[in-house]
Amino acid sequence: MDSEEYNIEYLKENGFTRKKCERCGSHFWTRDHDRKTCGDAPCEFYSFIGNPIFKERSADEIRESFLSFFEHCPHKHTRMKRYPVVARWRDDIYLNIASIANFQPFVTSGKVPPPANPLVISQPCIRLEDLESIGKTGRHLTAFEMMGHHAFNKRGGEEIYWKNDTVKYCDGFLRHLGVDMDSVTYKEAPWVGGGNAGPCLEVITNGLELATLVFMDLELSPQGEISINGQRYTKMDTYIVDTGYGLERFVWASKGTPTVYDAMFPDVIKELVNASGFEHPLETHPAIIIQNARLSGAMKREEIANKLGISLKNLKNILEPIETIYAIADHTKCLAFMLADGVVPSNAKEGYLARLVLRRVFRMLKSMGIGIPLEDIVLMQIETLRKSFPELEKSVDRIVELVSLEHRRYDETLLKGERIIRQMARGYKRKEEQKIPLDMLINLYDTHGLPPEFVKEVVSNQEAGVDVEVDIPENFYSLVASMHSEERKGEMEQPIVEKIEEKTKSIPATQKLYYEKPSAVDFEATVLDFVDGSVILDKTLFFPEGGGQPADTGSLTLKEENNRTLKVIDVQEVEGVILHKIENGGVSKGAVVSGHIDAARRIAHTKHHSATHVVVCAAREVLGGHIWQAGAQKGEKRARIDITHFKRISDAERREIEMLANRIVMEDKEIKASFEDRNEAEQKYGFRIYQGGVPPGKRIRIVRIGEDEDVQACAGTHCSKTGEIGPIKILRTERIQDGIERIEYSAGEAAVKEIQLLEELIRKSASVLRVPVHKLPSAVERFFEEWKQLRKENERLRAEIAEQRIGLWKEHARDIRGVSVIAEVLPGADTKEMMKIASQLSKDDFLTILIGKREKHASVVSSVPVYLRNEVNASALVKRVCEVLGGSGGGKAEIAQGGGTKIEKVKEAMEAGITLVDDLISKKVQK
RNA sequence: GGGCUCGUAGCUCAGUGGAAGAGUGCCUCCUUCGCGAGGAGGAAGCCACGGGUUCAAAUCCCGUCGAGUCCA
Repeated sequence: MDSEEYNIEYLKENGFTRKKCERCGSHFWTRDHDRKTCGDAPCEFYSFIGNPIFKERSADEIRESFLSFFEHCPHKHTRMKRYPVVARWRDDIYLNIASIANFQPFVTSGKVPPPANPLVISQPCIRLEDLESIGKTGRHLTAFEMMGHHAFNKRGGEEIYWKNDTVKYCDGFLRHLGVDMDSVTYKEAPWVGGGNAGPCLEVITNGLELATLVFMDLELSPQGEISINGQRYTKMDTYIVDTGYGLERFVWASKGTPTVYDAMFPDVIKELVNASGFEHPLETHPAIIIQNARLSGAMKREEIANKLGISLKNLKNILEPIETIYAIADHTKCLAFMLADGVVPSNAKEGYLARLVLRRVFRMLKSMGIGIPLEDIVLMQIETLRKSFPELEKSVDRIVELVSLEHRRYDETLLKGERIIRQMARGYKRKEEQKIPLDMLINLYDTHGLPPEFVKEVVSNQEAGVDVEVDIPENFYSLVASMHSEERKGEMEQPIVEKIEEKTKSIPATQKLYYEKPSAVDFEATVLDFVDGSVILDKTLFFPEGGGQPADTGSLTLKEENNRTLKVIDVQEVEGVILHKIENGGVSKGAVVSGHIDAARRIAHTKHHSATHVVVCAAREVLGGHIWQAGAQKGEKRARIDITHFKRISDAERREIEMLANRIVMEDKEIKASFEDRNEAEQKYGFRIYQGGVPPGKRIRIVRIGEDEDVQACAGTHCSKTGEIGPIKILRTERIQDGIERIEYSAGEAAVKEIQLLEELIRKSASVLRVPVHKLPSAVERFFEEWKQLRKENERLRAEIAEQRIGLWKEHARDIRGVSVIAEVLPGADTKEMMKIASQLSKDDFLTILIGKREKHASVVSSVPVYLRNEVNASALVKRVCEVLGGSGGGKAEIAQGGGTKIEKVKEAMEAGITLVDDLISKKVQK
């Protein structure tokens, strides 16, 4: 990146000089003429530990001084409320990872104006990339607050402010806190993230990076002229001040504690230390802890141990317990935010991330012998956060339920896992293998969720009675991850809408009559263009596919061409231009068409769409505030909606949702749809409006039911009152994934038809059984019981008959060279029955060949008495017989079975069998 | 969104194409003053469901339903 980018007046005018770091070679700006390094770890130690940089402040104090500093500075930033930690408005990330993420992609790209400009915010963020190193490094957090002030500038427009003021404010804020300004360095470091990039200054003092000042003005572009890290970028139409001040870092710097955790969570850590029975090493080994903390940013653990003159093992023993406690303290704060903001633990998407963190903490609590329930620790975190984030308290009940439910599930998984591991270990012991192979460990983790540490614990447990070794490679979890990333290779798909987009760019947006006249079915319009089999009109009633609502169908009639009619089979919207795909034929520009939409289809879609909003509303009422739409599909006959929920929906809950939904219908509430300013709508209604995804654009269509019982951003067609929906019938609920339930329902006439269908099924069933409808359940149960009884009785009788027939067959025995052979055809007999007879007869020293002859198939059973087992193989004998029957067979040497389809050859087959027996026995006689 | 695993007696699970099994629990009897324990016998299965392949499927293939788990 060009050094000219960092040619900032403020720095030059305030006694800064640009230097090159002796250790890492990066360029930095400093007031200190003697400074030789950039000041960042690892080029410098954490010199602030035990030696705070400025007056001690709490997190609340730091946050407030930051927000008010920028509120009252010359540019008068607007203070914004925090956004959720779940990035519902984005489809590329699950969690909110930075304050700028709130404004991506529409604000940063310039498509939507910022909610305020400039603005200041303290945004709780979650990053789980460094999960493994949390607690160990002393500075990594999964949940942190990024304080940021942002200015959104547009090229050619009025500039709010850019680099100069950004640096000036940063310098001013640090001075305001009381930082020794000679110790501050601004390090040049190009920034890249989320498809954007730009020059950046890292703000560092005493080895600690406190803030990053990003000047975002580049975006990813294959033909871009600027290259960073092998990717090509080009200048954007906007240029944005994106700053990130680490709230926790400031608190830490103000306290000078060994780790950021000690600064942020002193009370929680104290509780955990007490419960674990350990002592905080700051009490037992203060010198080692402080030295280690100072060096940890700059050196590896081996080097530190070396420098402190103790063994690595010793150092680890001192540090590891407290590191685990640090991690628990961090993770529980992360969970407090995730769960309060509505994440439902699950096995997919953001829910999986919540479960990942939950299970880590369960493991850590267990390993430390801490008996405090996890939900209590999360509640402790909420207690300290409630002053600044009162909204967290609303979720306390649900969090307690969720966490204890997750705990129970995890215990079950482990209990089940223990059995699996023991069985497997016994298997290896039997095979006299010394070790459980790595691929088995990976399999246990991947398939059953059993971490290798747990496998080791179970296997090494004396009680298990096994002594197989378990070797866990250091990079185990990355091995698992890389295994999965390989699976993903090759699945690249590039949609080819770009070509159409290119052509539609010059065409004005289609006027959307379906919003203006929701109940109209006929319209007149002029053809603007005809592209790839699609007609583009100046205005249309045809609703394009979107938001889970299918496109309208219908026809376009050309009056000027003898009423030639084009059938519209699909409708899509590309950047405001609506494309009517027609079945065949073409149309010329300027032609006037009269359009007609399939009214019944549209009405059914409209009812189902409004019903969807009603059902979500009812589900949220019944199941709780964490209910979030995770997908939806509307049709003519039925619709479905996927919602986030942590349990299966019970029958009672399903009925309650259905009743409530129908009540909303009967109350005949108004459904209002109107375009509103996006930022205003977000502030007024919250992010709850983005149930069905995030629409682009400055103005978004908001659909509200009644007194705002339900408010959603939605582009679909809707009834004007809930009464128009008609009855809503829930058909079924299904579990799509853990944590996501699907509800299927019908609305309007479709619902009545579904009810009739169900009724018909019940009536028919009842009439088959000749019972009144209300006795159906008991009748079915009785019939099923009787059927089972009779089946058993039948089996028993067959066995009895077989038993009795044995005597009869014995009389039919023929003698082949001294061997008693029973070769009989039994009409109608089944294999099972014949097996019983054969096995009994062979015990009495008879050789049997039985053929059961049925309509289209003959089955063969043969048994050989023990004394003949060396001469005659029942399996071979059956094979020979079945060969003739056009089939095959097999089994054990003493008794075997088979069959064939050529029933006319039964006699022939039997003779073949007898001949074979004769042959085999004669050989014996010759011996 | 993608991958892997599982569904067999009330429960925990064996069973890799050839007669549905074990342990535990349950019932009856014996032993005991009674309990625990022991002995003998017995009942208990739509092998999740629907298709397919095969002479033959709990077992192999496809689909559905249900459960678990990992990754993005």
